[in-house]
Amino acid sequence: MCGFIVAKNSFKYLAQGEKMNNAIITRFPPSPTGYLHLGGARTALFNWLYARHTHGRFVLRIEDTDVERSTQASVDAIFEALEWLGIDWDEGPYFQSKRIDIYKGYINKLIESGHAYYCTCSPERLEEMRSKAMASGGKPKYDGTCREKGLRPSGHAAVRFKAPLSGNTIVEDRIRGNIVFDNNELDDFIIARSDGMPTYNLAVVVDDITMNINMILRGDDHISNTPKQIQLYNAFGASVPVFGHVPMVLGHDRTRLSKRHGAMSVTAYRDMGYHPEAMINFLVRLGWSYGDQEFFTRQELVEKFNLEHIGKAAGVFNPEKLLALNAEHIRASSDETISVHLLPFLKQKGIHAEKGDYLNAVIGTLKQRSKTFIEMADGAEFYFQEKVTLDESAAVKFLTPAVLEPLRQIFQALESTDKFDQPTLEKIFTEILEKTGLKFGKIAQPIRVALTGKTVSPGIFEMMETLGKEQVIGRVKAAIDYIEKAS
RNA sequence: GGUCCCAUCGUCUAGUGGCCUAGGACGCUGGCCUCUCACGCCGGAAACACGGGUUCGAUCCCCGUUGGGACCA
Repeated sequence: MCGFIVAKNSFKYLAQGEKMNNAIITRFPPSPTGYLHLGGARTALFNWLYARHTHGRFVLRIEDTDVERSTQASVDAIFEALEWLGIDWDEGPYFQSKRIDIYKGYINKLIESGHAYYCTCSPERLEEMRSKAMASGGKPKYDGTCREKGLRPSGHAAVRFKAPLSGNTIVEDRIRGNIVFDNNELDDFIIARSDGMPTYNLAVVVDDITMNINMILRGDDHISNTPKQIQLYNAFGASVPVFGHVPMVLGHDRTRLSKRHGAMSVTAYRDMGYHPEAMINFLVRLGWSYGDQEFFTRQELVEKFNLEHIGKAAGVFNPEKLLALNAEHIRASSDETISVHLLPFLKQKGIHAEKGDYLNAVIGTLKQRSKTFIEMADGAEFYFQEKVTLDESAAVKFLTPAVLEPLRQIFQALESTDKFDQPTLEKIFTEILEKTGLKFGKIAQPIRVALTGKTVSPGIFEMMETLGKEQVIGRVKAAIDYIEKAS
């Protein structure tokens, strides 16, 4: 009985699925004119998360029709950034430059159906018209000279969209509600230049129609393009996708993010030792919220992301918060995961470490105190040196004759123990301290300097256990020799 | 200039008419813990842009002002 009902329901669901009416299809359409910056990455992330959240599809499309500014290097940089962030796509990448014929076909459809017309107005005349309109306080829009002429195609004619002259075009925005545009404000915009190349709005709409995109999340700098695009959808008889315009990411001075705000490219943060999980957590929380929760894993983001909690106000990029979040993600990651990210930075420092128990133990002692992987690599350096590089002032301050005797006793005790784990080591130290009447505080820094060469490091005992007996007694001996030689 | 969007601590934000003496996070700051540095814990300063309405009651709804932003030139 029960099984029957379930079967019936799943059948119903499948039937809808076959028509593809209920699968959300989102997209990310970057222009390859530079690296992927933080704002773009966030847009990509929102679309990716929404697709994953709804078990829909995510399409990648490269908008490279601007041949002057598009480069292969930028395309590669975008792929690299997306890969680092863990944003994968189900379809594409499509390249607009390879779809020109498709756009031309759709332009012809509009001409044939009477929704577009050829226009031979000269740029000079248009410019004159524009400045005249501006001077008299009017709107600089096309006056419709060629609208009803029924011009035939010719070598130098542009194509204009025959836009509705009255009424409203309403953008039903999932984030902002309805935005109403008076069709009077819009004009017969160009959809094909005189050389036959499609314009931005035409290409985007044709792509989104042919790729079955039904959900468009993009920056709110696109709001004013939207009514034009909706009119195109209507002219093509295509169903209009759901729009959601997300607020922009601003620099500290509340202006559009640019070079002078510091590092903006996503991969720059990778190179500065940031954790991709922290990056996506940060980017998503900039403009989206889930109550008071600040920390999210990728999995949680996929589960919890929704459109309801996307804010409307533009947000300022706050590098300090990203740093704090990075530290938190490092702390929350497994030693194995961290090792994958840390290895390149160790290599950069000339340290030839490899994955395994030793590296994991090293990371274990460092992850509470590292805000970035670079910091961690710096902090890990002493673990991989055969001989400690003594920091001059540290040595002078802490490796003094006063600690020579205690160090000798410690050396002997360490040499004669077989077990080298933290509890054993602590016990050894307690006994020596009791015997000598020394406070641990007096001997801790000298030991630290002996083991690492520096005054800042992980805890004494965890370091000792990680380094192992041989390394530890070697380093303590070296410190004793140093003091003897200096005095 | 026109059109459109936006407005809670310095920053990211919670809040959808009474639960607000406005909550959390970063940052700042006082303290605790402590072998250094961190982590952690306890505490503090810090905001509803302004003016009108609507309502018994507005951070929350409406209008305007101001201020920011985007797009079109």
